[in-house]
Amino acid sequence: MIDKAYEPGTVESRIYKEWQDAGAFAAGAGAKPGAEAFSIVIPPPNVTGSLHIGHALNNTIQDILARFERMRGKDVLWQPGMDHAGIATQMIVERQLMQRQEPSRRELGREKFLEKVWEWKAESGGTIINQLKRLGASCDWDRERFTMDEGLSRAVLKVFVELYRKDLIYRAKRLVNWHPDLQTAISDLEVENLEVNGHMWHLRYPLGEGATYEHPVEFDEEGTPTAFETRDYIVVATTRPETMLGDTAVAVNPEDERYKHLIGKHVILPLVGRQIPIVADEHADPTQGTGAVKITPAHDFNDFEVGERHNLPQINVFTVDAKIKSGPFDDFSWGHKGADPDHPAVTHSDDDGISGPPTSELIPERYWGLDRFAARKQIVADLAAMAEADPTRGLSHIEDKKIMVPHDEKTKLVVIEPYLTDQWFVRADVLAKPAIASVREGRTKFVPESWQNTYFAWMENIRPWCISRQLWWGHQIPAWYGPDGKVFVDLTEEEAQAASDAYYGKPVNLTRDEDVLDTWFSSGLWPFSTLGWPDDTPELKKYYPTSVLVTGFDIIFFWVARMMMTALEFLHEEPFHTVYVHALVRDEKGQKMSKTKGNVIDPLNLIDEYGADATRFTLAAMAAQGRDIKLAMSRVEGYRNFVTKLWNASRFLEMNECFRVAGFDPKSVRQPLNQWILGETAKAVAAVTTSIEEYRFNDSANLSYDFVWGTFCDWYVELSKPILSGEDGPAKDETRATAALVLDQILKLLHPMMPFVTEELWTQTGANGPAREQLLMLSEWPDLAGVGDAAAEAELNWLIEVISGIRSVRAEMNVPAGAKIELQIVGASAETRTRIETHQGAIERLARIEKWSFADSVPGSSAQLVVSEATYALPLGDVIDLDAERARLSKDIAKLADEMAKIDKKLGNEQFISKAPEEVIEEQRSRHAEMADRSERLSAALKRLA
RNA sequence: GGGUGUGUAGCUCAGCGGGAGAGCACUGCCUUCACACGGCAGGGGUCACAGGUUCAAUCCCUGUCACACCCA
Repeated sequence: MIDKAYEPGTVESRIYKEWQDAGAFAAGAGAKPGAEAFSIVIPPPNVTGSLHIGHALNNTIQDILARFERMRGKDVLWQPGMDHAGIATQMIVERQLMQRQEPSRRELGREKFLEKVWEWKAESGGTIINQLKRLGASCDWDRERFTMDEGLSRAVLKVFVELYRKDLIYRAKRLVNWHPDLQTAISDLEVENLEVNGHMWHLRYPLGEGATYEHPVEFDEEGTPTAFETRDYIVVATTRPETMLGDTAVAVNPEDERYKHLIGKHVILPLVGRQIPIVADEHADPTQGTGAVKITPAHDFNDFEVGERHNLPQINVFTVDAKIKSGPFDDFSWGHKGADPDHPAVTHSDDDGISGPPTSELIPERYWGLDRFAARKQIVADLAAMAEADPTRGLSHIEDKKIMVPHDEKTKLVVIEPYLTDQWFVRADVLAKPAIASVREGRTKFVPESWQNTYFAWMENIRPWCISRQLWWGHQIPAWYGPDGKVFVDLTEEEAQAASDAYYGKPVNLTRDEDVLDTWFSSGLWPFSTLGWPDDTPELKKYYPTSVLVTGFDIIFFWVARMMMTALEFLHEEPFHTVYVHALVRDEKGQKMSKTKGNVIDPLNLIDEYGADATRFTLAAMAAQGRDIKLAMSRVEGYRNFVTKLWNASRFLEMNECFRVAGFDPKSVRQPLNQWILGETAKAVAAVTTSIEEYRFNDSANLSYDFVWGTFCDWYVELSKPILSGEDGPAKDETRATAALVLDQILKLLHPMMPFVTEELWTQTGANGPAREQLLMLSEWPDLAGVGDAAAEAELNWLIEVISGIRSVRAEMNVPAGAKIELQIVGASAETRTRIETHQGAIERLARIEKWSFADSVPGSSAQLVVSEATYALPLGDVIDLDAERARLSKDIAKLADEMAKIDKKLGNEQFISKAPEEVIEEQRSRHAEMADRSERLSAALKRLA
């Protein structure tokens, strides 16, 4: 017996175990012999992560596809795993060491620390995997991979070494985004520019060589200067006054008349006393501020480029933790090096052969060791003091301004510093070309298509990808340095040593590069490294390229782009045919969910409260393409109710002994009711199949919801009640068998979206009738092509209209819901008479009719309704309110008249008749005819009441 | 500043050239023998605004306004 209530909490864990024990998740489970492969690699969640609603959506969609294709007999692999999240993991473990008052990372040393990280991973890492299981994810868990696994690490080494040998990876001193707390480089994508209330400090830089210029001080209405003053200084504006210590030029626009004659002259850097040139560069915008800008190549990305153009020195004034440098410089770069990416130079201060002024002259000692923000305060104060002493020197004025400041994307608290360091880079622009072509030429498609524009925009302007990180947790870069800094890149230390022995002609001590690779470097290999590459495995043969990548748009840059680039370079084939980009889940108000805002909806809470099926179904129903999802709890509750509805309908069928019959052929049914529901089922199956194939998961959910609740439960089950509770016989047998068969199809249809309750019902309904051969999960996707009957469909649509019509009239006439009334049918055709007789039981029951008859004329005091040719009269005697009835009929007639008038206008339009397609004209004509007919009968009914 | 997208019922959203839809909420009735997490019936919309194309526009085009996101 099916229990009275469905309890997801107990059922879900049991069912999940059954699937696992049956090996139903394994690659190829349930596949037909010689089946086509269908593979998905999971976007690897981070080992430190836990399931948030975005994961829930992402994995629900993947699971729908995996289960759907598995049921269609394909050879399915859903490849799971996690990435090692270099920065996040290292931070967590360091914090843990601190809390436990254990020796710090540096005290432990690299090897011991990494042991600690692995211990942490074993104990606390990967909680998300179990959470995915609670969601019902049908991944092949035996194939779970981790980016730090031996095999995947081998792939990383091979890719690094080969890219290096192809000159697609190089090392160079460049500005990178530097995280001063973590003291590592981070990628452009891990930086978020936030608008903050800042200031523009306007600083006076005195001109050298006794130069002066005329600065406009008064303007006419057109903005043309009318009065000037002679100045022996230039005012530059900056949002970061502390960087002035590293200024190496002032730039003005070459077209700027005010400054043209100063180009090539110099200014004296205040506080420092260095002479720096005035250069002409487009970067200086004459309309912004004074039109003159200070140039600090070592601390600003734009200035870096200006510096390249004018061969300016790059003076780094910060330490790795963003304090002002003290003591002698050891790594400032005087004179630009390595501008030509084809000949990247490793710049070392000791070998660059160009000497600059001694350090002590670069930075006044009073600023040494100051934190960047303290230094800013101090410098501003000193410049202000200078201005007080001499109004033509120092700080001119301060302007409040909203400015964009780079922050670390995770905490949004630390200000990221453009910082000059030696790093490893990938020549992403070269790798991007074939990756762009793949999408342009349609070998990989984005769904929805519009996301390809985002992809192109990014790929076509891609910048060198900084892949080195100053961390310990990750893939250590396979580069070794000789005593003179010569680099040897090889798969192993032995090979590097051999290469260096050959190079130096004698054994030398090599030092390995301490840095590790960006986590995305390894997850960028995911679609093939997880399948065993670089080895030539059977999995790689069978499942590569993968079928579809399911992802949120926020990682198109991070991940999709990188997988495309590496896959094309190393496997010469796109990693996936389709990239399905789903929406971002937001809260009810459309805000991005975040812990700080406290508006996070935890999918695990949803699963606890409403069940995994309701949670998944909600996400599927809301996954309309190209939209954000604003998740409302009321929706989840509604779909929980749907689960209950399905459960209860199944219970009802069981109570009425609707058991499956071996060999029952849906094409053999004779009852119009059964023919009809089978036809409706076939339509629903076809529609749901297409919608999943086209990634329209909201349609899949809504279509099946409508069919199951609105058609099967509301009509089929109700209409079958008179038969099921009637006498035994062929009609009852057929209805029982049909109901059981349709329920089976429903379970299959819903299974990809609601796997647990459907599997449970599959088991429970398996108790009667022929034994189940398979889990629902591994059963065949329904195929009811050719099932259905047009006459039966017309008949049932008629029946539904009659019953609904009577119900409406009853409600509007305020007939008590329980009261049974009489029905007289006037003007019924022979067909209608037959239909009425066939369905009398249903009409009596659903419309609450006590007795009925065919009549020649409508009795007095009747409410009347019209369905096609016949009029249905409900003699309500005293109950009827004649005025109300007249009003009701008049309203219907008026509505029809309105509609007809519109159609008349169309049909009367010659242009419409000559230009509109024939079908459209015909449709309008037939609609008009139907309405006219109906209107006539309603008018007759109204007349009878007069 | 550049780009992308969105403005449809009270709310959340489908639809996107020829009859305005769903879920929730709302109103009325119903303890009808699967289900009150239910049943039946209903109310509610100049489809942001202004032009244009078309026989026909919520849907296509242009502009305006508003909002969101991405990039700088």
